[in-house]
Amino acid sequence: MTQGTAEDAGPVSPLPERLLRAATHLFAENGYENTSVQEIVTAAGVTKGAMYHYFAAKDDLLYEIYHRLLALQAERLERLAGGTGTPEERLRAAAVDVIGTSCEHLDELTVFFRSMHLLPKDKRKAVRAERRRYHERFRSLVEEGQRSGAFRPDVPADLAVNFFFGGVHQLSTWWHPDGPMGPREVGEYYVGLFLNGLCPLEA
Amino acid sequence: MTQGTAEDAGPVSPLPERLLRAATHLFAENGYENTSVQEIVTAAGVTKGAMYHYFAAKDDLLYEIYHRLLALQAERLERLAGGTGTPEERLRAAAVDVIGTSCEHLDELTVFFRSMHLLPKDKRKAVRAERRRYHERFRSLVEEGQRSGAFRPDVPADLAVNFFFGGVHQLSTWWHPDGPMGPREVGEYYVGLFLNGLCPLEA
Amino acid sequence: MTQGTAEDAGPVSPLPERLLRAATHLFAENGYENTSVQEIVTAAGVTKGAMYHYFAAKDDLLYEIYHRLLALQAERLERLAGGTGTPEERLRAAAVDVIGTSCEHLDELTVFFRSMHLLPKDKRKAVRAERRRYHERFRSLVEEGQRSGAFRPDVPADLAVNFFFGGVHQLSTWWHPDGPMGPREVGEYYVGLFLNGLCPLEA
Amino acid sequence: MTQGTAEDAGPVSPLPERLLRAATHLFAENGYENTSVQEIVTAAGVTKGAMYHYFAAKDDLLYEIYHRLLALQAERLERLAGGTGTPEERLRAAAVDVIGTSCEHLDELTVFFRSMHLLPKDKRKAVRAERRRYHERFRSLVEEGQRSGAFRPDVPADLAVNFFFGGVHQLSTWWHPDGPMGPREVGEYYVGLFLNGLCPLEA
DNA sequence: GATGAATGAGTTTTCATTCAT
DNA sequence: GATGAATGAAAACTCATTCAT
Repeated sequence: MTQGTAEDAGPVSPLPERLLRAATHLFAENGYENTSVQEIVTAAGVTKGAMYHYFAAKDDLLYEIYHRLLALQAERLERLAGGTGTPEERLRAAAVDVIGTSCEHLDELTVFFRSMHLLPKDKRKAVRAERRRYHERFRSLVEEGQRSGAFRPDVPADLAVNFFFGGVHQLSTWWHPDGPMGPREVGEYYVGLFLNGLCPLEA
Repeated sequence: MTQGTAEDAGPVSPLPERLLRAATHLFAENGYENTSVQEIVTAAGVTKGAMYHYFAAKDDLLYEIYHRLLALQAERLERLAGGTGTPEERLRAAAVDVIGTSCEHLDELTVFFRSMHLLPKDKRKAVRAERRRYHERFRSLVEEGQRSGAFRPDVPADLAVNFFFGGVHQLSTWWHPDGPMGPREVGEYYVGLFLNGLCPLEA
Repeated sequence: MTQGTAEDAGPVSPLPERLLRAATHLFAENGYENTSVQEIVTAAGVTKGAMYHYFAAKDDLLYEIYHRLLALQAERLERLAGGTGTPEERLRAAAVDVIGTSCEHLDELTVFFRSMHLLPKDKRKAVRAERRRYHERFRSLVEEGQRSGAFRPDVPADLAVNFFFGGVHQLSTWWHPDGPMGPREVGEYYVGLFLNGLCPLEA
Repeated sequence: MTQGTAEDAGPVSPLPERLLRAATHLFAENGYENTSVQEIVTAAGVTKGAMYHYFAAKDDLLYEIYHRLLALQAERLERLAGGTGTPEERLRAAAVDVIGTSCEHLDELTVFFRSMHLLPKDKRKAVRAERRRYHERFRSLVEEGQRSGAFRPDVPADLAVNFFFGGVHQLSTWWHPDGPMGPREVGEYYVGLFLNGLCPLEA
C-alpha cells in the first residue's frame, strides 16, 4: 500500500537516519546556525515533534554526525594500524584510507570542522575525547616509524599528525566527488607529500 | 581634531578598530551566530547606534575581519614571493611567514574557517576571490620551483598548496601563543614537513 | 482475576488510583502546567495509552483530585453536622475534622487552591458547585448557632465561614506532617481562634 | 501632537507600568500558565520585543507584581505597627489596613497565591524572604499584645498570624469590589473575628 | 487493553535592524 | 554623530492528544 516493494520493510529508511542525512546535507550546505529545525524536518518529510521524539535537541544531530564519522574512522584506523607490515606501510595505508572515508563523507567532514565549537560543553568534550584517541593512535604509528628509523626523528610526531590532518580537513574546500581526481588519487598524492615532501629524493 | 596627531594612526577614529577587535575575539570564542551585536558593542564600550554608524550590518564585521587578514598576508606574500633567491628559498620564506602571521592572528584565522560560510553570497564571493588570488600567487611559486627542478614535478601544485594550507588553518586547533613552541619554530617544522616530508633524505 | 481478593480494594483496578496519586504529588510539587502527562505516567509506571484509557484528558485528573477530596470532606461534614449535640459542639467537631482531613491530604489541598482556575469552564463550574454545597452546609451550622445564641449574630455567617476556610486553605503554606504540631493540635488552635478569638474571655 | 494634553508627558503611561497592569489582569483572570506573552503585549498595545526590552522573562512580570504589592504592604505595616497606641490598637489598625490594600489589589493578591510556586527558584526565594519579614513584623505585634496581657498567651503567635492571613488571602475567592460590602467593612468583620472570635464576649 | 511514534498548534525567547529624538 | 526603545520575523522546543498496530 505504501511505496515499499514486496517486503514488510515499512518506511523506506528509518526516520532517525533520514533526519541525520537531511541534517548533514543542510548543515554542510548552509551551516548549522543557518539551518532551522523546520528545514531539516521538512527535508526529511516529517514534523518537528517527530524529530524531537528521536533527538533531544538540535545539537544532538550535530553530535551524532560527528560521532558516527569518528567511530567509522577510528575502527578502520584500528584495523589498519594494528595490521601487518612495516610502520611506514601501515601509516601509508591508514593515511590513504582516512582520505578515502573523508572524501566519501565530505559533508560530515565539512560540518565537523565548521561547527564542532557550537556543541554544548559536555558534548564538545565527548567529541574532543574521541578525536584525541584517534589522533593518538595515529601518532603512535608515526612514533613507531621514528623508532624504527623509517621516519625522521627530529619532527615532533604530534605536530606531524596535526599537519597531515590539516590537509585532510581542508579537503572539503577544494575537492569534489565529481571532479577529475578520485579519493584514491588524492590519498596517494597527500600521503606522498606527507611522507616524502616536495623535494626530490635525490637532491 | 581627535586625539591622534599625524602618526601612523591616521585621522580615522579608533572606534571601528575597537569594534573589530571585540568582534574578532567574541566570534572566535563563541561563534558568529552566538555573538549578538549587543555583546560586541558592550565589549567595545559603545552603543549599537555607534556601530551601525561605521558598519552597515553585522556581517560587515565578519567580512572586514577576513579582508584585513587576507590583505595583510597577501601583501607580505607579494613581497616575499617577488624577492630575490631561488624559488625554494622564496617559497620557504613565504611559508614560514604565513605561519607567523597566522599565529599572530589566531582569532582571525579561527573565525575565518569557522564562519566564512555565514557571509551573504556577495561578500562570500568577494572573500573567495581574494583567497583565490592569494592561493594562486602561492601556487605560482611552487610551479616556478617545479620548472626549475627544485620540486618534484609529479605533484599537482594546486594540491600541494591546498595540502599545506590545510596544515596552516589547522593551527588554531592545537597551537597556543603561550605553549612551548613559538611561531617561528612551528613554521620551520611545517615547512620542513612540506618540503621534505617525513622520510629521511637518504633512505 | 487480578491480584485483589475481596478486601476493601473492590474490583477496580489500582491503575487509576496509582495515576491519581502520582498526578497529585507532581501537581503539588511542580504545578499542573509544569507537569507533563509523560511525567505522570512514568511516575505511575505505565504508558500514555494506559492513562488515556482511564482518563479522557489531563484535566480529568485534576478534576478527579478535587472531586475526591471534596466528596470525602462533604460526607464527613454531613455526618458530623447532622449529629447530636449543641450547634457549637457540632461546629467545633466539624471544624476540627476538616482540618484533620486537610492535613492528611495536604497535596490535594495544595493542588486545589493553586490550580482550580486551570480547569476548563464546565469542570470548573462543577467543582464550584460542589464547593458551594459544602460551604453552605457549614454556614448553616454557624447560623444554627447564631439562632441558638451560642454565636454572635452580628457577623455574617458567610463571611465567618470564608474567614475560617481561608485559614484552612492556608495550611499547606506553613504546616508540615513531620513538624512539631499534629493535625489535631492545629485543629484545636484554629477552632479556638475561630470561636474565641485572640482576646481573653474576661477582658 | 500625540494624545497628551499640554505637558510633554509623552505616552499616557510608561510602558513597563502598562505591561504590568495588563499582565496582572490577565494572570488573575486566566492564570499565569494560561496567559501567553503575546496576550499580554497585545493587551498593552505593543510587541513582544518591547516587553523583553523591559522584562528579561515572563516570570519577571510575576515577580514584579508580587514585589510591588509586598513592598506597599510592608511599608504600611511598618508605619502602623510602629505607631502609637496599645498593641491591640495597632494590630487592629494594621489588620484592617492590610485587608484594605488587599481589596484594592485583589488581582495582585489572586496572582500571588496561585502562582508564587511558578517562579524560578531564586526569585521564589526572594519573595519568600520578603514575605517572611512581613509575617514576622505582624507576629511581633501579636507577641507584644500577648506580653501586655491584651491577647491570650496560649495561642502560638505564628499560628495566629497564619490563620489570619489565610482569611486575607481567601478574600479574592468571594469578595468583589462592586459587592455590598466595602473593604473597610470586611476589615472590621475580619478583625473582629480574629480578635474576638465567634462566641459572645459574655458567655 | 495497551503501545509509542507522530502530529500540530502552541510556547517563550532572541536579535539584527530602524528611527525619532 | 549617537542613543536606545521598539519592531517583526524567526528560532528552538514542548506537549496533550491521536491512531495504526
